[in-house]
Parts: sequence; C-alpha cells; structure tokens
Amino acid sequence: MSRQITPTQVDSAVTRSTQTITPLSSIRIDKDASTPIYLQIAEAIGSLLASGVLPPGYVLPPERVLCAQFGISRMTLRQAMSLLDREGLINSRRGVGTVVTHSRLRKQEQEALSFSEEIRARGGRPESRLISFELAIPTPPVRDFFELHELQKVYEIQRVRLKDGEPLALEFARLPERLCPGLERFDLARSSLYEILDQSYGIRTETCEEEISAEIPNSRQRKLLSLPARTAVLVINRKAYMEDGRPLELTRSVYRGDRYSAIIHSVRKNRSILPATGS
Amino acid sequence: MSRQITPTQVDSAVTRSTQTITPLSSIRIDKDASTPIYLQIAEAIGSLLASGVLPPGYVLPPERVLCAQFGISRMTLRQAMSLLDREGLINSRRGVGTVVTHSRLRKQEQEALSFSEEIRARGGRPESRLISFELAIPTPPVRDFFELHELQKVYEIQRVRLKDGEPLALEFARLPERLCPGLERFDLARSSLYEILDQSYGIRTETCEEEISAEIPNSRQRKLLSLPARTAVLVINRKAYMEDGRPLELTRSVYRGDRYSAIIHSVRKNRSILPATGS
DNA sequence: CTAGACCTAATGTCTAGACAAATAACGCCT
DNA sequence: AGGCGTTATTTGTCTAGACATTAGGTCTAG
Repeated sequence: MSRQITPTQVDSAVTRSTQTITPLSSIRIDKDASTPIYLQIAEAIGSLLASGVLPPGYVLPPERVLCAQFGISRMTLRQAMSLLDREGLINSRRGVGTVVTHSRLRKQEQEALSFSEEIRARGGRPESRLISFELAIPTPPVRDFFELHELQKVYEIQRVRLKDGEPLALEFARLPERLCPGLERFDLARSSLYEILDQSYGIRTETCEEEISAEIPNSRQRKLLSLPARTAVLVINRKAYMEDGRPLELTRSVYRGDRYSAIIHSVRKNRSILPATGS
Repeated sequence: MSRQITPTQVDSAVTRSTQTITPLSSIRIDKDASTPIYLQIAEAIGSLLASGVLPPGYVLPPERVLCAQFGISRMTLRQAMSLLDREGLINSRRGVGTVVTHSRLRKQEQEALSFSEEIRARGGRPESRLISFELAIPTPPVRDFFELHELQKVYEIQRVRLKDGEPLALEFARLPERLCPGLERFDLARSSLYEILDQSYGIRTETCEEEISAEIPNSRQRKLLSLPARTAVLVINRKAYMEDGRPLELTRSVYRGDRYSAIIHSVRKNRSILPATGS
C-alpha cells in the first residue's frame, strides 16, 4: 500500500542504466561455496522479493548486465531465473525483459499438512484425545487401497483433535501394519502420528489426495465434538502416499463446520507436457 | 497391474547397453521445426510416459547416450529432462540415473475450473438458470476486495447451476463493472461467464483462492436446490485474480452436499526459494 | 500524418566442451 | 565372508560463446 516506487519510475530512473546502483548490486556470491551459484543467486533475489525491496512491476536489469555483475555465465544466471520463474516470482518476456510478478500471482503449491502442523500454522495449539486404537482386518475397499493380502491387518486409530482445548475434528486414521509394526507402543495422544512415522519408521508421506464434502453430523459425532444444534460438518477423506508411491494412510476426518474451513490455491490453465486425460 | 517389465529386468536387460534398442529409439526430432528441440523431446518422452511404454521404475538411458542418439548437446537434453522433472514425471539422482516416477507421485497442479468446465470434466452436462442480475453498489468489504472507489458498481449475478438437469449449486458471482461494462447484454443462462469474459472482454482469470466450509442450508437454499431434508451444503468462497494480479471475481457458491465434493491434490514438503512466512 | 522499413535491445535456444560430486560395483586384502 | 579402497558411471554445475526470435522504438518515404 505504501510503495514509493512505481514500475514506471523504476524503469526510467534506475533500471536501464548499467552504471546506476540497483537493489541487485548488493548481492554477493561465493563461487567456492558448497551451494551452487545459481541457487545462491535465486535465494538472494528471492529474499529481495520477499522483503519487498524488489516490488511487483520492477523491471530487472538485463541478463547480460547481471552476468557481468556477478561474473558468471549467462546459462548459470538463467538457471537461477528459471527457479524464480517456476515459482511465479518473475515473468520474462522475449524482447521486453524480466518483471517482478504481482504477489497474488505467485504460485503456491498446495501443501499437505498434518492436523498438528496445520493448527500450528494457523496459530493454534493442537491436542489429541485417543478414542480407540485397534489392529483389525480391513474391509475389502480398504484392503484394495492398501494393496494388502487376505490376512494382513491395518491399524485403526480414532482420535478427537482439539485446537486450543476445544474439540475441532474427529479423525479416523488407517495405516497398514506392515509399514509400521509395533505402532501400539507409542502414545498417540501425546505425539504427532506423522512425527512417529518419520522418526521411528523413516516413513514420510509425499502426496495426498483429499475429497471434501459436507454432511449433517450424527449423534455420536455431535457428542464427541460438542457440536451446537444446526451445525454441519466438513468431511475430509484423505489418501496419502509414500515417496515410492505406495499407499500409506487412509483417513476420514470430520471437522466442525462452524470452526473450520479448507483453503485451496489454484491456477488457471495447466499447460502440461502430458496430453490431457479427460477422465 | 499387468506390467510385464519390472524395474530390475529393464535395468539389466534393456537399458544399460547402448547398442540395444530402447523405447526411446523411436523418438525423432526435427532440428528445423519451429518448436524448440527440448520441447519436442519433452513432449515425445511425455507421451511415452502417458501411454505406459515407459512404465514407472523404468531406468532411462544415460544423458550422454540420449544426446548422441538425438545428436544434440547435453544442455539441451537436460532442458527437456528439467521439464519432465518439474512435473514429477521422472526422478534423477546423481551417480545413479533417471527413473520414471510412480504415477501417483506425478505433480498435479491444482487447476481452477469454472462450473461449466468442472461439470464437463466430470462427465456431466452443465446448465444455468438465471435468478437475478443487478448492477449494485458494493458493500465495503466487497469494495475493498475489488479496490474500487466510492461510486463504482459491481455486477451481482445469481444463478442456479444444474448438472444433467438437476440443481447442483447456487452461485452468487460479483464482478466489478469497470472490467466488463455492458455485461447485461449477454445471455448468462446460455453462455459460460468465463467464455464471455475471455472472448468479449479479453479477460482471463489466472489464479483463484477458495475457502471451503460446511453449512446447514436455509429455507431459500433448500427450495432453490430442491434439497432433501437433513442435507448439508458445501459453501465455496472464491476469489479470482487476473493475469496482472487485479481482483476479478468474488463468488459464493452453495453446493448440494449429497451430490458434490471437492477434490484436492497436495504435496508434502514445499521447498521454496522464498523464506517461510509463518503467518 | 501514417505505413512500412529498419534498427536495437532483450530473452529464447543451442553448442561443445570442462570439472565436480555422488553412487554403485568391483577387486583386493584380511 | 567381510570390510575397504579404487574405479567407473552418472548426473550436477558451469563456461563462453553463437544465432534466433520477439517487441518496441525510430526513421523515412509516401
């Protein structure tokens, strides 16, 4: 709101002269460092973007000028620019130049967070109350999802999830026993399930697919969530996969509709290398 | 499910010999074409990936072999590989090689679709019934969102959205008059709003931010959506921005909870050039 | 005053190398 | 067998150029 520099002023007064000092002049790189040059430059420019030193609309000096300034090859500089462009931080146009993108257009990859992480990210204090913990034979659809044989079992964990001491969600998580044998040894009311999996089993989830729907809560859900009358719930079914693509977790979460909403960032026009599927 | 080639077999029997014919041998590039070489290669490999000719786990020939095969420089090949890597289609590791990623780990960027597009993508027939169309003075929060002055007005469009002839959602869209003056001339029951904006005003939305929550419908919503008793609704508040970052659209959609659910793809660990914000 | 030709500056594409660093496989020695 | 150093293979990083393509401005001819 209180930007002193408009794009036009920047363009004419500062950018186009190679002699003038630009905000980029302050960047120093270390060619002998263990982090590659292109990363040093991308991070340096990235923090100038984040701090607002380079405002949206700012026209960067031409690549050749920057190359000379940093004493590097143009391909190396372009590797740095490519990283910034990939995240939607800058926008290069042939014959014109490179411009800092409007902050609202920066690409935010949808990030998969655990309940604890999400609550903390929203500035709350996460807690858990364990309702039940079982090692059970899965129903056929669950067994199919986990690609299990007849006799293999899954852990079924039901917890009430609290934010700042208040019930927020009811969580029913399922994990195959094969991936985390002995899970019953851990105190799931105290520790984050994702931390246990990571630290004790070396297992991390890599991608998630979530389906979000709205429902009227049943009496059990109303009781466990202390739901006021005439309140809907947000139901999130999450399928989580590991780094090698194997299914890891199948969770159904029921959130209080009056206290929680999901947030999605999306972009228009997903031009992909892959041909469109159409399903 | 019926893959004949396991990663190991591929590795030992096909990939590691530069003389043997690999599925990549079929790729032909045209150095004089208007599409750059690296794009030709990326698209060619991309379609081999999509068709399943290169199954997950398949080890690609070394870069130097491919370079020789295509008669191109290594940097050019790496530019193609970079595109594929960016979409999570392949995974390169120094000292090891490049492997085709498991299909579930392919990065799907969350895509912003209009109602019509989404219904069609799900295999349905979209329709609209116009309820009201007004040019009104916005409330202060709406005016703030659109960054308007005191007297500037916004179009307010209420429609019932149908899928295959059945009511699915109630949509309340708002657009600033300034961006699309004369919008009232168009038949919004017949044409897609996004198509009108694109074709008649040259306006496209670039990014969206959606907030999804669950509510109990009021009597008006129940009536317009022909909602059965004891059904919740999914409420989606969408903020859409144009290619230059200016706000374009503010829409509140109310979906039937028994017929619609939102789907989200997300990834774990969003390593970014930008320092973490923490808000 | 306008239309078109020309020029300039910017990014896009590409080359043919070089060295570095990580990994895995091999062979040797114990 | 088992551990350890060596070596070969592979991708990662980087260079110093070259020409192509695009956009926009300038100049000129009509």
